[in-house]
Amino acid sequence: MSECKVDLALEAIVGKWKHKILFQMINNDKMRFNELKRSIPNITQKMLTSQLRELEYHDLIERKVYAQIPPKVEYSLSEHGKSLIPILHQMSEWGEKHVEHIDSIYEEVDEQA
Amino acid sequence: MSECKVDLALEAIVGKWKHKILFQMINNDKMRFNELKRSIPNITQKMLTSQLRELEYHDLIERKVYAQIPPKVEYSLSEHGKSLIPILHQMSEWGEKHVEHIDSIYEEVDEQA
DNA sequence: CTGTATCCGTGATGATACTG
DNA sequence: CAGTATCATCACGGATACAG
Repeated sequence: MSECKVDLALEAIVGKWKHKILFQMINNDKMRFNELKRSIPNITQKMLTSQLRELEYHDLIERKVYAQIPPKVEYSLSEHGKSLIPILHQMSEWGEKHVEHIDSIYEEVDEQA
Repeated sequence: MSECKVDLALEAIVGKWKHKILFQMINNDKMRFNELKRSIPNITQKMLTSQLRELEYHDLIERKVYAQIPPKVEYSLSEHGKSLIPILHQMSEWGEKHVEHIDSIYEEVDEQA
């Protein structure tokens, strides 16, 4: 197991927005730009664009442009991108357990008002 | 699968240094502060300290202080931290495949001088 | 609709010096 | 040895305006 390769895996999915984009793509086969934008609260056009470009560069997603007016662009997971799904799932599960664990440590006993 | 939980998992391992620290801990049962510092190139004391504190806060590592002069502090993976190992492994494997895949796409055909 | 371009504030990171 | 404290920097991300 070489530690430096984790950097590369992380690069692919971190960045505050990337995994959110990926999750949308997992749940929806094809998504258009504004559809993605609407589905991800608070993301700006700039961020969505740049993150999509990076995901595309890493061949995690595919970008299909329809030559028409008004423009239409569809994004979808690439085959390579789909290989990330198990990891995303595992991280999601671990994250869930993690919250519970943390909650049980830093008990919120001040819920009653 | 809830997407927001991934945030929490990611929080635990990203940050440019955290996963490197975790990997050191995986490979060495107990590590002292300077030992960690030496094993992670270019990390500053400040960064190492802050990242260790965060890992400790999330109960991924344990910090054992020996009351002696000179000071001695040992860091080790907590039980909860060990539950991250499979994910780190998976990410490492995926990272490896990912590099190969990317290389095959952006072919380096300019290796001959 | 799907972007680019620009400007700007903030937080994360780094360098360095100091401390118990 | 194992940190803290302080200052400087710089990329990241946000807001806004513009464009094909």
